[in-house]
Amino acid sequence: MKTDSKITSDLSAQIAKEIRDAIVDGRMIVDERLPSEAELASEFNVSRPTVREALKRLAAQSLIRTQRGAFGGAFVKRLSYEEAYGQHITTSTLLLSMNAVRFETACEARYTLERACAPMAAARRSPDHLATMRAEIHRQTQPGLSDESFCASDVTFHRALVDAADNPVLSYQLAGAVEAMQPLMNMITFTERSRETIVGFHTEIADAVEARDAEAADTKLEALAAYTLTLGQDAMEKRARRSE
Amino acid sequence: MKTDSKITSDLSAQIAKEIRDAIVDGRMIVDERLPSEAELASEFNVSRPTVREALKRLAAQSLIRTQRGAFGGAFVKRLSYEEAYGQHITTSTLLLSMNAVRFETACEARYTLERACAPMAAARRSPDHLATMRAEIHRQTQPGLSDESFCASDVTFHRALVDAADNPVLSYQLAGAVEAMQPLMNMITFTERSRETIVGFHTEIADAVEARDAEAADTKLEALAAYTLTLGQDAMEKRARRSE
DNA sequence: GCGCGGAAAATGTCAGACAATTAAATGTAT
DNA sequence: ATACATTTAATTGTCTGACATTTTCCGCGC
Repeated sequence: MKTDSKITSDLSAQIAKEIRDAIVDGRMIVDERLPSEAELASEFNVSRPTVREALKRLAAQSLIRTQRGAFGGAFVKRLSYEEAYGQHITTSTLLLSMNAVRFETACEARYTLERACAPMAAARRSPDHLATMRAEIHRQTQPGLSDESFCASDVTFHRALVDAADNPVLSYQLAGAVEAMQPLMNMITFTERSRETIVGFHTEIADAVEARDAEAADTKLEALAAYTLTLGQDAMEKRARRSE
Repeated sequence: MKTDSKITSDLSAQIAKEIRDAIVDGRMIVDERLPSEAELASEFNVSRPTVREALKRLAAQSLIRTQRGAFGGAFVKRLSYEEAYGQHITTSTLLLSMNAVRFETACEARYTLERACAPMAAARRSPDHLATMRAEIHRQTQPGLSDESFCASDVTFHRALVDAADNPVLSYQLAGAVEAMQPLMNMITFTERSRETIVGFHTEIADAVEARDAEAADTKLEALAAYTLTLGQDAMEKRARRSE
């Protein structure tokens, strides 16, 4: 008997849910092999295509990986930081772009979290992270740089700052906040003057981190946050005026 | 011609990627209808089951929703905060449980981020959030409460604190950090004494937030973080000794 | 004008087949 | 006996065609 929760259809979703639950609450462990598609099909009393749809759902969430051939099959996959980053960033970006989130809200969230990392980054920064930050600052001074490239470099700079805090869980959580801002930032038209100002802030932040000066790092980040906010508000205002 | 990137197979993954890209970078907008499965099949030169596998992948990421019947089909879905929360929490939980993240690392990340919210929560808290916090504190004093329920209540308390900052983006980002800690927290056995201490901290935090005292809220959270850390370390030590 | 029923379009599901891939088992030559 | 080549079996990947189900629309009769 199998009078499951959901009254109506979408068998593949139900099957995916059952397997997902088994993985999430530890009844299946990493690298454990799932039954073959044929076995799952008879186990759940559905056809193989339906089972496959369920497995693809799980694969899309990086919960399983599949291997062809004899002794192949579907295996519970160890979720790597890289993949988790990727999913988190995709979700965050979509969330912001699809829900008309105000620039101020996103900006506040991002800098609030980033400032929380600054003291730890100042305390623990490695030469490597510092070098990345300096390299990105240098790139940001190149004259021919497109707005998109400038923003990408900006993201890399801030990622390096967060990574300098040397806590992978923190890096993962902040990846979404920092990266998801990029599309919003791209909407701001950077004048030569504002780029110069931003690079100035970046330099001050890097200096503070290099000097292991937690307080200065926080102060400079706060200043950058305030400046970014004014930039964004100006851009929004101009856009609003144009579209009237 | 279609000599796409990936040399080898998994057509459904390629197709899913193409559609996902179209959605993520705005070539398809919310509520826009995708071609029917049959049309997609002929467009990509694959069979309908393959197209369906691709669509299920996208559905698993909440990128599309499907509707049966005439004029039904697959539509680009507006990613809601609730669904984004859910995905974020699932991913975060798995990331921690599958990668042997040290308790200290997760704990540090969580409280670092949460403390960043405290000042904002103190400034903006609504009576509603305050009431939730008080209610959970009360629940935590109930004698018969199981460890799991205590932890769940703990999560709800902290979520209310974060939500009090009144920034949905911030709430979303922190959902992962706070909720994903629960399984780790469940591993700590709470004695009656430590529950009492935790409830004490919670009360102090709620008091500080009620008084709109940002500094006190931060201080109390810091103290709770330190206490949680020692609890966790004790538990880990005991476990290590037992398994020797 | 209003309800009712069928047509049409779409997804959901199934069954069976074949192709492709991979590791183990088997066979063969040195 | 060992190393190498070949077969074999298991499993996923893909295709074809069919039927079931759901939903909207349109026309028909009243």
